[in-house]
Amino acid sequence: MDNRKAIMESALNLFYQKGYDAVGVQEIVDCAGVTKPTLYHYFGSKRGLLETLIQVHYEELEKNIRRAADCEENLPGKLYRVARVFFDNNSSNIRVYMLMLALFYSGRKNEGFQVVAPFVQRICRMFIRIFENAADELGNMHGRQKQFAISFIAVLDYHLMMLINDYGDTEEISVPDEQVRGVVQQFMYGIYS
Amino acid sequence: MDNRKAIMESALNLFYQKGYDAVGVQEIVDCAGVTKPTLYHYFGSKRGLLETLIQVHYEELEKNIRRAADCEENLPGKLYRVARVFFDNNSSNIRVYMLMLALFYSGRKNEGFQVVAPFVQRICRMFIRIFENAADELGNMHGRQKQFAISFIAVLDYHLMMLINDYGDTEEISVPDEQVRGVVQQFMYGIYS
DNA sequence: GTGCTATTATACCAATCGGTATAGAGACTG
DNA sequence: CAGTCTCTATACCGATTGGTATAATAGCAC
Repeated sequence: MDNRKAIMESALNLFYQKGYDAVGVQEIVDCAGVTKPTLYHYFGSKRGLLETLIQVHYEELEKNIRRAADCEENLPGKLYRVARVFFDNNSSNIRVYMLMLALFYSGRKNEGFQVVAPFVQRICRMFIRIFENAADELGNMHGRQKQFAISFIAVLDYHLMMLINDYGDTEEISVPDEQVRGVVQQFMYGIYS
Repeated sequence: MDNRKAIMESALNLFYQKGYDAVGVQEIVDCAGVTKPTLYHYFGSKRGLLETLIQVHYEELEKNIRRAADCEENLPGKLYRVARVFFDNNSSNIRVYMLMLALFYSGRKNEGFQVVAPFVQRICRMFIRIFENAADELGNMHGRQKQFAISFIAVLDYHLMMLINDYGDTEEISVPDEQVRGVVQQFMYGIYS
């Protein structure tokens, strides 16, 4: 029980700091204070470990995003709520999200990419739906819902990246409300152009 | 002479598709039709190969960006010129740029990150200077030049990423003028908020 | 021809890669 | 007590990792 968590925690730290491919299984178990068979007992393979890692954290993220998007506010308000969750969830679990991003960029034929891609697509689809549901506010989007979604995610991602660069590696990251509202506001101005 | 280029071409393709750490030296030389000592003769190490790869392509990118930014137009015009170069250069050499991005996300302790980070910072500094030089247009930026620069790069990067996802893996990517103008326009609206 | 330099292949290195066969230890059930 | 199940350590696997020592090849100057 405890060993399982220890392995996941070690793996997350190492993957986040060095990248999935640069970390060996041996290094993970050493860092967790266990041995290899323990890892393979719980996760079956290195890939299985990564899948579990992503899945567990992703489900929490998805749940929170859905809850935030399911409200009666207008689009800016909805985006603010979603962004708020996004930053909150990812400032506590920011390593997982940055790992997802890193793997998503790591190349189509990379094992990590293949693990992470479906989750990234699910996130993207959630955001697309938000814009589709705001059709009465945005008017005819000319099929640009997807572009809006990706742009919005881009803005969120880069603000996270910026925060990580500003803050240290281990420090807790917290994003003030004004900043989140600023992000949404800036994005909305862009859309209405 | 020709072998050198063959190695660089193979390495670029493999790094781009699988990621730096997931590609072995043996795989690179096999793909290039040479043997390992040839690679180590020209580049000294796997890291040296990556450094050469990035540096060669980066210098062309930097030269083009500087040339585009050195004009008498107003900020939106200047940003358009820069974005245009950015997309042009990176749609032909898009694999290099995406490789840089991937490595930049790959974690601080990753070898690839350490190689690429200084180049990314130089790009960032160039963009910051563009916004600083537009102080008379933007008024008091309250020290947000860096934020503007990063946001703008973010927008460019994500449009590239989106293009890569839409287009195939090997297809030529070309970005129409309207789209580039749209990107700049959307960004400018955001800034004036 | 002789020497020098640049380039390249054969064959090898210790170390590490992801993964596993075997068996022991502990807890729970009968 | 025996039987069973979960979990974990020792020790090992073939394959691959980044990198190299040695020597052969070629081109070129003299």
